[in-house]
Amino acid sequence: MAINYEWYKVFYWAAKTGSLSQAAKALYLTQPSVSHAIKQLEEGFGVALFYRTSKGVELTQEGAVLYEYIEQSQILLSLAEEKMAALKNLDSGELRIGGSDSLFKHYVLPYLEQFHERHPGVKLHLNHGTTPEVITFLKEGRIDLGVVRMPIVDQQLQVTESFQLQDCFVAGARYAELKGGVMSLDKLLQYPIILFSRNSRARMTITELFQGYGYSIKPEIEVGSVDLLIEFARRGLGISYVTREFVSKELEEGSLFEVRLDVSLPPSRVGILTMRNMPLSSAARAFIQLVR
Amino acid sequence: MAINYEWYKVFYWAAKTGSLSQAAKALYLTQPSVSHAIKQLEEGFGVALFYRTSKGVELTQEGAVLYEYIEQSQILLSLAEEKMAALKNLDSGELRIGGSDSLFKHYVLPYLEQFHERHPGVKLHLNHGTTPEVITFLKEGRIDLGVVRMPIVDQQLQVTESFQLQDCFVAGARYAELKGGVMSLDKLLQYPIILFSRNSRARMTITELFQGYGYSIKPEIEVGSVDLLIEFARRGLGISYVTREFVSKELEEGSLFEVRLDVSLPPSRVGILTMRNMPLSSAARAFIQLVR
DNA sequence: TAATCGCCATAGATACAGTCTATATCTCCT
DNA sequence: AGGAGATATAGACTGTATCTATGGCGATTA
Repeated sequence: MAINYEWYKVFYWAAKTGSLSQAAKALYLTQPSVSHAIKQLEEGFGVALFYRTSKGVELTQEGAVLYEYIEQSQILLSLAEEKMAALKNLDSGELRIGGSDSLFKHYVLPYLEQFHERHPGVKLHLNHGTTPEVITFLKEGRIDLGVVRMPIVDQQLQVTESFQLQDCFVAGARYAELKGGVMSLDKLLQYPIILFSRNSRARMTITELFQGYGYSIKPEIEVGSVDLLIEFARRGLGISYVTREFVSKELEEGSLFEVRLDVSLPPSRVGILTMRNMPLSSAARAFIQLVR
Repeated sequence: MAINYEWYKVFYWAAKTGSLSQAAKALYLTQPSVSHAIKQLEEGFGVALFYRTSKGVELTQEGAVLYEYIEQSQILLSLAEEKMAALKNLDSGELRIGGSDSLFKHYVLPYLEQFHERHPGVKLHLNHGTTPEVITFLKEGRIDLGVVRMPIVDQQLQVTESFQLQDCFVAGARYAELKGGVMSLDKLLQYPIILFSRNSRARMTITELFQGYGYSIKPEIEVGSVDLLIEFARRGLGISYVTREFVSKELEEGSLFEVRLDVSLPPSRVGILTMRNMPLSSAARAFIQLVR
């Protein structure tokens, strides 16, 4: 006869309380139901598990042996259930996000702070990488979500567009004469341009824009981080193409100013990437909820 | 939603094999059944446990956490089932017997040897004590069965009568003139008598017998072990009242001979005591079977 | 000694849920 | 494009876990 694991729960409580009636109460069952379950177990093993006395039940030798195992097993199961509840409530668990350092710093960080404050039990993992790397991480299951620039076209990915960013050209005091004015593209090209390195989305966007107008933009300087882009512009090494939101502090304090153009630069959006048709962890779901 | 522990078994196999179909095979179920069980679990926890892919399933973060616990739990359960099978087959377990040393030595031992040979995995515990002590042990659950002299009258006890023993008077070379003769009770009383100590059943039996004939038997010597009863008789200190089966060796070799009486001494039986209405351990049941 | 209370066991009815079969959908591979 | 193999879904069925009602047994109390 096959043994139903549900019976073990009944056995556990019967042994623990020393009474079928008590066990029934603890499990919100009736006493005959418990009695029946125990009987099934005993038939299953072909061994008596309890002595029935007038004041309850008592484990037999064999029952006591079984109890040793079942007790441990039941403890594990209740720990498991606690843990799962904790994961669901976000008292526990982890949130793994992929993205670029600049987006982390300027965009994700405030949300992360808020998230961490609200759910201090959830461990945070940040994996930085380029957009294609982030997509790979996602597909390999190494992160729960990615934060990257739009547009992304990938059948396997679910994209949640989010914050809008506006790239622009900025310069420092060295080019103060340009402040307030509006430039044409060909005029701009006469100044030294500082761009982010070749394989970034922003770089591709601006290159295509100039090509669309028949020009070719070639940077004087190429850098690999947004911080350098800003620093070089401040020091007057050229005009940087940078996300306006990332230099809001410098624009405010006046150490940089925007160089406006007579054409409109396309805004870009930040998107949250997740795997399409794959369930999100509670933590990831809560984080996306928070961002929206 | 309440969680059915049976689902954990399904979860375990699904996670272990990485496939609902495989799990179904292992559990002799159909794939939809497994699919359903997993779904129940997921709804119960409010959390996805698996990613479904075209080549099977894979644990989610939360599923992996659950698996840590469930795996341990399932291992314990399978160990439990193994252990119970071992107990039933008598590859394991213990047999606790209560009784007097003399009965152990002369009567139980050969059966125990046989039992041990047949079931070497079963541990043997012998608890010696007087008949009332043995009964107490039994009622306290400290032994599985008792081996004592009959008759026993106790509503709570189940008595299986077994071997028959015959008590008799024996003497050694010092009283060689009595060999072959038949004595009357009053004649016997003129010789020094050696009896087992006051609180034994044999002692009570013989005292009552003499009283029934209007005599009073008073021992010259009282001893506390059967071995001494034999030894004293051999050395000619008197005539011992002893169980014939316990001195079969001495009677054969001639170091003792039986002093026959003109009245018949009642035979006594050895009985196996167990608790009435209480289940026997497999080991105890097997032992009683062996003795019968 | 009778009565009562608190256990567990048993019997029989019922309803739910775990299973099954059949089918749909999706992905991957040829 | 089509087939193989995976999971999901729908709907019917059956088995069994559960309930109510009752009985028996033993201990405790009056």
